[in-house]
Amino acid sequence: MPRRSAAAVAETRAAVTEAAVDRASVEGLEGLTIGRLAGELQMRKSSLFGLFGSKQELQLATLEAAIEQFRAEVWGPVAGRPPGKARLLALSDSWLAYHEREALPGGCFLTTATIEFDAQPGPLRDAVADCMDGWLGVLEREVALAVDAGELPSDAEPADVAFQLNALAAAASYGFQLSRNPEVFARARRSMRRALGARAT
Amino acid sequence: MPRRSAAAVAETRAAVTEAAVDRASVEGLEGLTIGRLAGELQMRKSSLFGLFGSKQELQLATLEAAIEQFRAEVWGPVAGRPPGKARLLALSDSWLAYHEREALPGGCFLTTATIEFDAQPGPLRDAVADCMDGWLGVLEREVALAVDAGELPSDAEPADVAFQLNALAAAASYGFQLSRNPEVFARARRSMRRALGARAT
DNA sequence: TCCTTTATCGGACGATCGTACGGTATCATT
DNA sequence: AATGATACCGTACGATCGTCCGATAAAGGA
Repeated sequence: MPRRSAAAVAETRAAVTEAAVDRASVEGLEGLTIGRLAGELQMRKSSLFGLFGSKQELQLATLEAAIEQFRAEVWGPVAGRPPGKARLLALSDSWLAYHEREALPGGCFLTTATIEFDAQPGPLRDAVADCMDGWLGVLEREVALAVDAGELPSDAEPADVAFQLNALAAAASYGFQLSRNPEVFARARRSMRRALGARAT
Repeated sequence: MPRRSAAAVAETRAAVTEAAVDRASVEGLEGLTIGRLAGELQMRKSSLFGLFGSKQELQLATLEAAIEQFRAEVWGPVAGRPPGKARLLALSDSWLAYHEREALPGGCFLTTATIEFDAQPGPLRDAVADCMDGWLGVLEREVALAVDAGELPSDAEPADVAFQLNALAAAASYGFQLSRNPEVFARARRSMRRALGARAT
């Protein structure tokens, strides 16, 4: 083998996608450049290219890595709690904290990827749509559980609430990135709590 | 002069930015290419370049044109109404209708530009931030008027409601672009009406 | 009618992009 | 110790990018 220990390819790929997630959160998945990314990792362009076979494969792998990080850092801390409204509130806080501490330097990855590919058919768009569908489904099911438990009003449409929570968290992320004013997180927190709280009488 | 009538430069620039707004809503302002844009308009690369002097100037002009179109098509139809909650409801509908009829093929331009440049310092980021600030200010003042008129609860924080409306409209746009499911507009409409309706007791 | 102005064109430049291929050095196995 | 597999490197390619410059041709004023 080369200048690395055994089973290197998987670890090298993981190291690459980890760096790629950070870069792509700033410049987008299309703005990713194999050459610049290689330079950042002290590799050669051809080495990095060989690991994925094409830029598109690198983009797909980067998206997967970003989703995995999101799941670990946002959902992970609240996964152990019992389902229901309390976990939804904790999830909202965990979600906003993830953006406020700037776990990714460029803000919400899935939102960036969505905006980037939503109008351009192809494998990337399909993969992003799957991710978004999955996440909205998670939120919707959690809301439905809270409704069933009587913790949310029965007129709360789970898909609507999921849509609202996602819209507000995303807006908090790009609103903060744009204004650098941390008050947007307080605004988003109040808004998410309101989406989970009082409803029309 | 060349092969056009008098005072051509301003009209040519307008024709270019009009096409550029459409393209950029799909591929982003960074994805814009002088060559492709010129081909689309049956011009030469060097002609189009000469009209703006740099790609950055083209991007700034395109952003300005997009904002102007948004103002005309979204705010325009409701500008004549008396301020207050009724105009906010009409604005919400006008806003969603703008996205639902796909006035721009790639969805909300300002959101796309925000996500694209929010983490990359420079003139584009500054211009986008100004646009977003201005629009949120318009929304906030309109909400404040409705609160003062007693049409919205006094505990409604105008900046919070503005943030919510913008988050929901943007999410409707990219949610539809991604899923092609028009039901997201109904979801967004219910959500925006709720943001403008019942509040915590 | 001539001449200045100016909008557009044709062509070229250096840089950078994704991609491809053959070489090289190391590890694992025998 | 010899051998085969493999992870990485060096280099090069065609394409496309933004940018620049000189030529061209039409319009307006004299």
